[in-house]
Amino acid sequence: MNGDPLPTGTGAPLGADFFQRDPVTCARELIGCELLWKSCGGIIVETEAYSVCGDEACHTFSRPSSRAFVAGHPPGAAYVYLNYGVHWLLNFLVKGGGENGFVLIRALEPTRGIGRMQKRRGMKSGLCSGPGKLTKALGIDKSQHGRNCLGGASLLLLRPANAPRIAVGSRIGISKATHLPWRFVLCGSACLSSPL
DNA sequence: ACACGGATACTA
DNA sequence: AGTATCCGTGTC
Repeated sequence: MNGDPLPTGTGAPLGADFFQRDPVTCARELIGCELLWKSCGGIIVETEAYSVCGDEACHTFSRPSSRAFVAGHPPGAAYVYLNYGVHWLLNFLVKGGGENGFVLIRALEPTRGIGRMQKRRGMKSGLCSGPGKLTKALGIDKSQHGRNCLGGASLLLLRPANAPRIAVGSRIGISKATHLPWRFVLCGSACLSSPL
């Protein structure tokens, strides 16, 4: 259909059960997975965990609408919101395991639909090296908020074939609960939003 | 270094 | 209504 080669070395699709654990485990294990969205996508190289349990940086801490979202949607639902009035940010709902929360997808290494992503971004490189960049590259916006796409035709998450090397650090760009080591990156990736 | 931009949740 | 805050990016 498109001219892009199939990605090599990708494993089985994730199911909803993947997100029925806790946000930190999910954020770590999403590193190395391939995110495909309407025939564009890439390898997830950077994530952050947010927990409804005592995490002041999580939207549920200060937003009733976010708490309602957690109550009203299944695990794996896309939580998409506008940040700084400019950028859509993509999270996945984690629910029904040890702790509820979200995983923020912060960066991808592009693998598929690169030409289309370049056109949406208006540039050739750095297509997905940031949470706002990757949603623009993929064409994700408010219209996807609340949709549970896991297993659907348009959104697919594939496990890595080989265990990736993962590094851990503090979350970026937040003013509260900055000490928590809940940022995960793929070691050696050139596509991070900022170095670890 | 700085401007850009809008949804959400407060105060009244 | 008005104000404060916010998980960023591109260009200055």
